[in-house]
Amino acid sequence: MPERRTRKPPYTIDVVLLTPVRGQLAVLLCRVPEGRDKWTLPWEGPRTGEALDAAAGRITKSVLGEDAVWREQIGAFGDGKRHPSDTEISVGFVGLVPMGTPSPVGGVYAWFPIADIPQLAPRQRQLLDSAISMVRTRMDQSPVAFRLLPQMFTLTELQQMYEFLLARRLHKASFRRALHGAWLVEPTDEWRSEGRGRPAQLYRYAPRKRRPAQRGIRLDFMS
Amino acid sequence: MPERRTRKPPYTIDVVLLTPVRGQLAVLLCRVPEGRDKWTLPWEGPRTGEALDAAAGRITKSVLGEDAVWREQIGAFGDGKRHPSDTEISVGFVGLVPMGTPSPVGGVYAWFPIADIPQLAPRQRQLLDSAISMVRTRMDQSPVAFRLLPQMFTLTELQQMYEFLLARRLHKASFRRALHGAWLVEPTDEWRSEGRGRPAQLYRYAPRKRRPAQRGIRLDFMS
DNA sequence: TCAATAGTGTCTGTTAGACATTATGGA
DNA sequence: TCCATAATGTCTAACAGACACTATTGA
Repeated sequence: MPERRTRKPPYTIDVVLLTPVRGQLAVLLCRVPEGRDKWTLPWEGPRTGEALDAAAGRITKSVLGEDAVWREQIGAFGDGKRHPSDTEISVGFVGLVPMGTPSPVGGVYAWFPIADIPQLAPRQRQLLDSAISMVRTRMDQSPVAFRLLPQMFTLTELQQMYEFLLARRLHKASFRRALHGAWLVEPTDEWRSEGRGRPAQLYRYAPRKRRPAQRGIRLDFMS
Repeated sequence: MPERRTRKPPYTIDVVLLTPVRGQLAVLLCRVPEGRDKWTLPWEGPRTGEALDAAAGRITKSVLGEDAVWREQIGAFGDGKRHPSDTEISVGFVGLVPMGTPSPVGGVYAWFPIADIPQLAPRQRQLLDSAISMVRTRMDQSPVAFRLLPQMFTLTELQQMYEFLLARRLHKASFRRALHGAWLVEPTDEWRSEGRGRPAQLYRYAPRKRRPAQRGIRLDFMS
């Protein structure tokens, strides 16, 4: 996928694909053909007339076989940092892939848990950090946690995803109360038994229209 | 500022400078030399080795004489939309300028209220819309409203700025309670009398360290 | 004096978190 | 039976919004 073209593109589109793997966020990296154990984010140059977002979708399809279920632009990165393309800037996108999506075979691609990322070009490292930070901060404006789960999930799984992304424990009753009030999920008539306790009902993401919440102002900054 | 270079740059840096003018947000536009009544956002090509953010600061200084008090990257824009530079993409920045900053003289630059923007290149129009949207959504993570006010301001002015940016009325006592709890301002010993009523005390932005608020999760999305 | 604005105290309904309890399966 | 997990009801402290009140100036 980082197919080298003969001419250097004016910029690149780099895609950070994230999925949960064993209770951790993982990012899809691609083995650099020349390097022995060097890895890179999926990236390509633009095609003429193609929108940036469409290019990110195309790159995702070319590495995963299907598009991400959620995608957002992170921004432009450059600042003199190195990048495999040798371009001055790269436009970063973050895409979410549901848990359980099979890895592409062949050994060229692999999911790396974000706690254990191999060395990357500095610009891609910065891009990856921004992607993870964006996913964390967009959680309350976008259905990020839902998009990382399969179509049907238990409320405990959803809460664990929130707890993992927010890196803090949540209160079960409060979480479910908020979820109920937000009209974001609907129960299915399936249940899943996992080990000992009572089976959990499976839910699906099904947001319903509601008037935007009139909350008080938030002053959550320190500088 | 849009000084035409002989060679087309690989991309441009476009800056959306915003300031309040008569209770409205206004954006700084630059008259296009050739066109009779055509306007453009300040933009330039990159210089080698210069960080993107630094370039935005340089452009701001070159048009205003001083840098913005707050700046953030909006992202990369292209998608086949027209731009005066004829480049494929532009990296947008939004910068805030305190109320009362004098306009640059000469008639080349002018502040336009956002409700009354002249025709712009489509890419710049999209960039401007994103900038305004970003300022509105970043209000509770960044001291946006404070940066649009002069160094010293009354609490009523601050509340009016919030009300204007959020486009809704706020409760005076609640607003001040939240402000007090956030340790973001400190009173000065100056007062300002404005017309009839009791004079208002002037405050300055002086954020103090505090433990990050442990709020409940927010599910403020509908899709 | 009145009018207008600044600033604050109190009350109340809402909500997040703590805690307890019931429900329902497997071992 | 006991144990583990799901799911939910109740209590309480914190908080946002409503309202009223005092304070201080100009007209």
